[in-house]
Amino acid sequence: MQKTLQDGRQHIVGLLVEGDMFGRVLGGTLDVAIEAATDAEVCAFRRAPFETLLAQSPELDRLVLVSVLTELDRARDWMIILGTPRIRERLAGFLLVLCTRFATTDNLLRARGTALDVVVPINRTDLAHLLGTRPESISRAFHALADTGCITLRKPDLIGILDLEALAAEAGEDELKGRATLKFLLASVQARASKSSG
Amino acid sequence: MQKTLQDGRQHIVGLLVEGDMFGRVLGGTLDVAIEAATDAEVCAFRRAPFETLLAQSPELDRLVLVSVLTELDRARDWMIILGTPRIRERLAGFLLVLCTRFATTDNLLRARGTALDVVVPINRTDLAHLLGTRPESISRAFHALADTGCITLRKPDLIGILDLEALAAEAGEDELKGRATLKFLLASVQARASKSSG
DNA sequence: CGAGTCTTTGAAATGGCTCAACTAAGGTGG
DNA sequence: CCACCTTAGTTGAGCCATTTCAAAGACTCG
Repeated sequence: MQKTLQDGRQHIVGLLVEGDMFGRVLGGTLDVAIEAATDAEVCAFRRAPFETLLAQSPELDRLVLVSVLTELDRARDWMIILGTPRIRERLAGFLLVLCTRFATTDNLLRARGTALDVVVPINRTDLAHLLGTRPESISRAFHALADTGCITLRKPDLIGILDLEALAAEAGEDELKGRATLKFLLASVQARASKSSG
Repeated sequence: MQKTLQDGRQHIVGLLVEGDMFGRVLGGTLDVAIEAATDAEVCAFRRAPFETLLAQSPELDRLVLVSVLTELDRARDWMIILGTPRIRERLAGFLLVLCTRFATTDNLLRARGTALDVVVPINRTDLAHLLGTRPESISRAFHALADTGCITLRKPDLIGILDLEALAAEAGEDELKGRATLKFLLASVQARASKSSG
């Protein structure tokens, strides 16, 4: 799992998880830096052969296109999150995205009774950059969310999500109401909960 | 020229200009709404035939991929802009993006002596949504920038850019220093200025 | 000219930023 | 095994920017 960041006044513009692709396939290079936030296995392709392969295989080509389209959707989701002036809201949105992205992994998201434990793989400073604020505000926002009872801080980087819907409400319920994300996540949680309890 | 917006608590996530493509080519639909901010000519393709065409023509396929990659880069640029807590900075960044996007058009960006007149094709409320703030703050930010002398408000939706570099500085000079955007824009301005004065 | 919309302005309250100190946790060396 | 040191996270207080609520100008269209 990794994060991409941009130089200058460093600003994180995305997170990558297992199975994600990154890089600029055609014309031009990526002007963001990729940095591993956890241990990671990276599979790299040389540009020229890859582009040849792309030209030969419609399946691969389609795969790449879908991957980029998905990434674009995610970038837009980030924009929604960044759009709010309230830090609590942004953090809540971030946690939701994190859960959704980690839904397919087992080591970073785990059911714990009725709660859902999620690992925050970056520190407060990086998280602050990601959400466009300061580490202090992130810390306060975490504790503010904990005070409302929707999450609990088991460790600084291990968040227990006690009430997913309340968290979604904190993130601005309207935003997520119409999206499949939350439903998917809820279903995923149910599945995990029943799996762990059964 | 158009804007894409997302339902719920409306939030604008991008701007489209002449020649831009939009839509979700493969797998799934676009979950953002597209709305025309100015008169526009739209060229639409039916999904199935277009995908067939895509499969048959590597050139078209490549074009689409590049288009999406470019859109992704733009989305990341937006994220940078949205990342700052200072509204003035966001607005300055927005104006810079606007100029860059309009550099190829003639009706929305025009040289006027040493200045550069740019049309802001959306109202304060939409702009506020785009930059994650309120209309009042947008208005104040405009006038704050005008007070520094880098821009002037000819009309509410017609901004005269008097000092592009100062504006870039307001947008956070470090951010833009390393990017080709500003240089390109400056060159474009020079060309226009000399063309209009000659 | 009037109605409606959009923009601007004002004043008060909130929230986030800044600076600074304090606490907790992990690692190192005696 | 403990003291020390370093890093990361938290907490506090004051200040400033932005939000909020309210209302007054400007512009457009009929």
